[in-house]
Amino acid sequence: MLENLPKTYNPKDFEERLYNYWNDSGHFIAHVDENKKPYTIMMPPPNVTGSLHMGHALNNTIQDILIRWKRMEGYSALWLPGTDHASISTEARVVNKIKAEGKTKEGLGREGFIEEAWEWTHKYGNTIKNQLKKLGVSSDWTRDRFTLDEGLSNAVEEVFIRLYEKGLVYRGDRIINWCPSCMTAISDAEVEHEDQDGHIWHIRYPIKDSEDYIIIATTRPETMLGDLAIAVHPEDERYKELVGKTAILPLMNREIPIVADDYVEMEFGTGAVKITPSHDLNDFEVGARHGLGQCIIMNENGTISPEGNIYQGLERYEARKRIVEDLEKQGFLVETKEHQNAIGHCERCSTVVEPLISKQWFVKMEPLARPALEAYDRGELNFIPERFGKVYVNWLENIRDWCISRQLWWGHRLPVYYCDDCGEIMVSKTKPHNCSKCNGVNIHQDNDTLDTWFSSALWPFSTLGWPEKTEDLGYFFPTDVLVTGYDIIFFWVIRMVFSSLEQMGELPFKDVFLTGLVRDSEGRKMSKSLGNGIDPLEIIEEYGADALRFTLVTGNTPGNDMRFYMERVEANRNFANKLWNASRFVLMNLEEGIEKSQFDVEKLEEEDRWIISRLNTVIKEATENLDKYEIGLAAGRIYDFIWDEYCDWYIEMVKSRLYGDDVSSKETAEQVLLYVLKDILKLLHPFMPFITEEIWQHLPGNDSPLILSSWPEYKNELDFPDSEGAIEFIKTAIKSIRNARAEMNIAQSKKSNQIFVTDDEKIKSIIAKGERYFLNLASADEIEFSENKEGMGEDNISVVLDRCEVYLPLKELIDFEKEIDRLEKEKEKLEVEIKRVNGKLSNDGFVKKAPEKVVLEERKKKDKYEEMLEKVLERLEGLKSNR
RNA sequence: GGGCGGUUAACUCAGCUGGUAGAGUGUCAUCUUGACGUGGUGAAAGUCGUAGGUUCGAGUCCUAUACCGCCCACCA
Repeated sequence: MLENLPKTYNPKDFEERLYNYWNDSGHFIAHVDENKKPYTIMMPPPNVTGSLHMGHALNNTIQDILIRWKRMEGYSALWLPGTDHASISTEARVVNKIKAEGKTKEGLGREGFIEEAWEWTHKYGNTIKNQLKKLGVSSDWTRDRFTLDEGLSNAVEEVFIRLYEKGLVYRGDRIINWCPSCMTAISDAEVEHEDQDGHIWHIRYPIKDSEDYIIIATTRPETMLGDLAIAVHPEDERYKELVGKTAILPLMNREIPIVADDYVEMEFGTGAVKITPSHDLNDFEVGARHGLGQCIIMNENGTISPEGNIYQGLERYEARKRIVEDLEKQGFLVETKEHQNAIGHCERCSTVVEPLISKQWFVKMEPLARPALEAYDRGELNFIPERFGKVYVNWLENIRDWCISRQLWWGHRLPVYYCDDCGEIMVSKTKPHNCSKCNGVNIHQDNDTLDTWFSSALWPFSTLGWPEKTEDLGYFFPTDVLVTGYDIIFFWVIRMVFSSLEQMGELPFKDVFLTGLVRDSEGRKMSKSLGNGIDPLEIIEEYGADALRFTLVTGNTPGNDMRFYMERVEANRNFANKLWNASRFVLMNLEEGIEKSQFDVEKLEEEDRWIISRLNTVIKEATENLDKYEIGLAAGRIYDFIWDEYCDWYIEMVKSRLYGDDVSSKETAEQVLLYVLKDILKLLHPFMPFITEEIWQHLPGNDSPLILSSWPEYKNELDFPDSEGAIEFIKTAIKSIRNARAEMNIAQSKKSNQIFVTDDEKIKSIIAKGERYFLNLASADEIEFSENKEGMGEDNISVVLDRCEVYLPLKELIDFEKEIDRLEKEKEKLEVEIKRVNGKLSNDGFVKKAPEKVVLEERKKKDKYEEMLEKVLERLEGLKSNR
């Protein structure tokens, strides 16, 4: 009955079954329960049409570990999942899809297109959710949300209107980043700067009614078509006389003023700058200061507008080429230099972004950023790792207004209406019947949609029903921790913080856990274009979700990028296999019937107390590390305990009792094996949920049908320091004996007597009680004791231990030259240690200033090493004189 | 131009508040012992980037510096 685990660990046999069981039985559903403390995590919503990549796998594994752990600790733990409509990216996909069918956006019209987009969303929207389930995420699917849900859309409109009414959302003509490919405005955060080799051109602008001229420098010569001035620094002696005069714009023959403005850097270029107010942020500001007006020379698709005269219709780079040629032909080009420059690209499609003036909607950032900075300064917001706090502060301190309108159709349409008669702007959730100003009835809604991040910014509370005062909102908000990649601090983290402070009056979360990037084995970013991405699902298919999860959270540190190695997945799969087989071993040896894990403390033997005491420590350390978000360290502690202490030592030590005749001892061993195994499974469960649950369900006498029920507790009364000391001594002795035998090439099967020479009663008793350990684990035939080493002879191997020496009579097998070499090595090691300890102890400063405890320890070490060295030397002497 | 991270065993990385350097993988040797060869046992392998400093004591703190990488930034 008990031995019913299959012989080999095969995760495919049970992962899916267990997930469905958990999910169907409602264990992931969080309940508002005033008797419990809430613990809340909002899942960063992946793109609704996306599919799972390693980044998702990493941060969802971390969230799952935290939420499972807290659930086991007794919290009412909510992990709310959902997806994001991802306006710009989804729209682009849908456009491609209909294009393949020979259709266009314009052809379909707004409503038709949105219908297509919903269809697409419904078709692909479940893909990533199903993939997350394979990973084992224990999120509450009954609370699944989508950013375009009715409720969330309502929250978006509510926030927009509130901000508008407070004057924090406004409409204006400003320089924005325009993507000529996506054909929409994008925010500063969506522009990626990349240094590129380019040119800087020096161009001569003639001065009107004069032979004189002024030379300017530019990296974007095509924008000269829109030049409305030349600016120089007011203090620049070179140009003082020219200020106030008029220059003639080459190619266009437009008269433009020469103005003085201290924005100009005298040292850069020629010290004279062409001013194109409609196509450059700085120029826009200079233009405003000098009343220059606007001249837009580029269309939305990146071609030259009618304002560009004979260059009209040319693509922007073609125009640049033609303009430079023409300038050269007409003698205006002074020189062309190589120049490196940071060029802005669209984060979505990598097209070079064009700064241009446009009428857009903005969020006024300064009043929102201030509270966000103050909250951080008060220490209410923690970043893990801390260093990302600086990134947060730096961004907020230099923030500019946020352009939130997008010329897209897929998303939240602005709740803004215009009166066609008087132009009045009305902001409202529903279309007004009459103009609030002129009472006219010709009213139309703004065509733009909002930046996707405007809705994601509300995620921590919009998902809980805000602006309604729901029970969920009252109980689960604010959330506890946000787990996400450091690459979206600007896009998302900061925007959630200020949105929540503004709307809810408090932070959306206390802690922000930032993960690094998962890179390929050569350290490259995984990307579609490189084709170096590793599909988490393939890993799960081959090695199981548990191995993948463990790989992602061990061996690296929060916020650092990691390389993904198949070898590590394999190693972790092997670990799972190890646990699987250890569990099989336990089950095979359990006798049926009684409740086995309740041991009687009085009946515990040395190794039982040792493993229980060690388990106690591991529980404490693992919990402490989880508390500090040191997930990798916690996992490492548990791994080491399972493999090194439970499997390699405890199980081996206990075997003789299981196969022996002492029924009581056997029963205690079984109880402890099971007791420790159960806690091991619980400790490991958040990390490896599937295998632990599967094994759990095969164990007898469980207090709960599911392992998710409780987290092991540290128990003071189960600390046994004396037993730990005794077993540590035994382990060291066994290792030393094994080592000596292996160095002498003595087969494990070749047994010998082991004669322990010691006059230390305590050590003697430890060894005597541990006889069976030496018989089973150190190839001893029989152990004997001797008060002194008289009569030991020089034909034995001798292993020197602390306060003890062991002789292994293996006469005919010993190569004494080899034994001398081995002891020489031993001697050198000891001498190095003694030298080090002596160095410390003879240092006056150390003895006086170091803590007493440390000094005492060093003294003990000194005595120990000296004693051991003495024995080694005696042996060496004896061996050498005998040869 | 600012800011940040990395530099520790052949490879990939841990090493939290300073007190004799650890793991996984790989390598070598060995073992069909009644859970596991996806295993057991043992071994070899590190001047902790460099130079200073603080300290009785530094991989760990401070200051420089080199190399690699990342982020931010309106010098046209």
